[in-house]
Amino acid sequence: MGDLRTGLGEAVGAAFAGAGLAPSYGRVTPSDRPDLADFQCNGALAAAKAAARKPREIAEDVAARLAGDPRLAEVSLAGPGFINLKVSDAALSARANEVAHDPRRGGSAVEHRRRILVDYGGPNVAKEMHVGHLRASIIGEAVKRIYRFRGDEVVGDAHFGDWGFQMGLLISAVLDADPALADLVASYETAPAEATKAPVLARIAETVSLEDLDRIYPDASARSKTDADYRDRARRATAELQAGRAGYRLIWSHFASVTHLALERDFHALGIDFDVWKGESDVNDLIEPMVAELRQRGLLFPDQGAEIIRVARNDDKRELPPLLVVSSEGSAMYGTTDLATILDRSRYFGPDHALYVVDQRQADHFEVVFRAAYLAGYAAEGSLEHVGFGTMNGTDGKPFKTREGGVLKLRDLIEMTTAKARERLHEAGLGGELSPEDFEATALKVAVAALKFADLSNFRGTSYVFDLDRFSSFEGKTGPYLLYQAVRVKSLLRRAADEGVEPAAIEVGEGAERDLVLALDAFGHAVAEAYDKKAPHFVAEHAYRLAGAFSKFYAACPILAGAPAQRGSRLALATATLLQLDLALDLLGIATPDRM
RNA sequence: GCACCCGUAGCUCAGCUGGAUAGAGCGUUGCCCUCCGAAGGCAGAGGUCACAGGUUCGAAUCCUGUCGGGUGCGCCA
Repeated sequence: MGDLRTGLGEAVGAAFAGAGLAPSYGRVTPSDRPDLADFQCNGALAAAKAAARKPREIAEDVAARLAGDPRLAEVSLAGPGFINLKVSDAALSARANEVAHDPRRGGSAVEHRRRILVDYGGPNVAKEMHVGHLRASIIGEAVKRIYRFRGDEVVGDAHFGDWGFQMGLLISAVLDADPALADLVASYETAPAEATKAPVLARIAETVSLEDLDRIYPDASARSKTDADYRDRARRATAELQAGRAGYRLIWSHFASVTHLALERDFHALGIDFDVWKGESDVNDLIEPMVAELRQRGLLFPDQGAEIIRVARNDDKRELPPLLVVSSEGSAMYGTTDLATILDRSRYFGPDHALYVVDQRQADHFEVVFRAAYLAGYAAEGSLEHVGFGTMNGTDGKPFKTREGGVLKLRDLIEMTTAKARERLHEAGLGGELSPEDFEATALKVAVAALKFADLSNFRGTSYVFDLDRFSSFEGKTGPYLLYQAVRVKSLLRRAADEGVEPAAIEVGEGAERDLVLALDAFGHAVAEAYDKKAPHFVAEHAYRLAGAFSKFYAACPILAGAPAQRGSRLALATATLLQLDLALDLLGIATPDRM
């Protein structure tokens, strides 16, 4: 069972082979001229050059060999050698019924299942998430779901930023502000035991909440930029934490866990769920032996007081810097952590391929890290891939900054969008029959759909303008429009059940029905494209086209109000559409409500 | 300076392993709710695909150059 596009492509390929030409010329695409055909093949034009024959002649030869195909109602030639294919209603109906009964809704699976690691999100302890995190999370989640749907074994890792300089800053700030805690820490470190440990944990749990961290970190960060002495103390605290100072580890564990739990809850509300929350701290203990091993194997070179891995190659067009593994102060760098993370993953998961869904601006950094990993033998050549995305810019065209103040916090963004969703639901008179809780849940679903679809309908690699008006628009090519279409079908199905209308075998006839089935048929290809290119916008585009085709069908073909003979077929077609639309949206991380 | 990415309708974006009349949404003009949810449907206006060369029967798509914009280029992550 496969889609028409692929099946016809194979048939046309065979026809080319029969004509003594490469089957690859048989590639079939949806027609550019829907008035003339459903599908087309341009292979005769390309083949003409290689075979030194006239394109029209080749097309005629190929078309003649397709004459007996029962799926085709018509094979015609146009222009210099386009082969136009019109699918029979019977074949479309058969395909529609296949999709309707397929648990995968017509989506294809990969031939060879692989183990894939997706690294995305990248939230940090104590640092509030901002719009940049949103993009990484949205795209990463969609990529993860698409890969999993295609059959791969996928692990999504949040790559939790729980180990950097900010931890030293926080520890210093908290101990400065709370001498009583500092005393408890000192007692614990003097005599480590449950009896001295418990008071530290109790005190910190009582005095430092997540809200406190959100307040403390920006203050501490700002102070470290003007107060050199403070900065140095924070650096020492960072180093001591990493070296294993017991009291600091205790405080750190509180910071990490309180942040982790809150983040996990926030992410979940957005339909983003990580399989593992591996943090930078998890590889801390790997770093020292790793560095020793690299040194011993002669991969590490001393350079300007630091130790580096050289990754430049002779055929490089650009000059890549080396990977800085040990700084001149003797500490590990972020590239070191990344390298250790690759090593760690090779041990606990052994991925065939790893995808790093991270801002495009880090492309060079990842190239360096990946090469170092290949050199060290921590990953197979080519098995690490940076899936970069563009920045989300403000209306002034400048990217939102990641570290300085004044950025739009993710929380605020979601609240703004949800407020807009509530407002629009009220305006449209929707959701009136919902309980306050259900209404609120629906408003959040509408907001999430708006944000995610706005992001995912663009190709990930390009930057786009974050425009609140556009985000909160609920018309046209938007997430809420797609939800609306899905909800409209759900409503229709409920009504059908009430009226006792039963689905039947699908039999297409009218143009709008044909177009809807052709839209359904395109799902497999869209998912495959999204998979190959790590580009969810192919799925987003498909969902939008499917919804549009349904909307036209809905306007043109009465379902429950139609002739009795057509009701069952159209109801089944509507059901199949809903199932595929729901699945496509689910692959994008968008959940549809039952009512709105 | 070097490298990478981008420049498509008034705006925001698809399309780019070359192929028939370059597509959407927003905005805009005009229709359509006494039939299933009008966040909808139908019809229209709007584009020298930055510019200039080149390859090709054929270029938004490939190559070169120019201009414009963005990003990156070892001790922050």
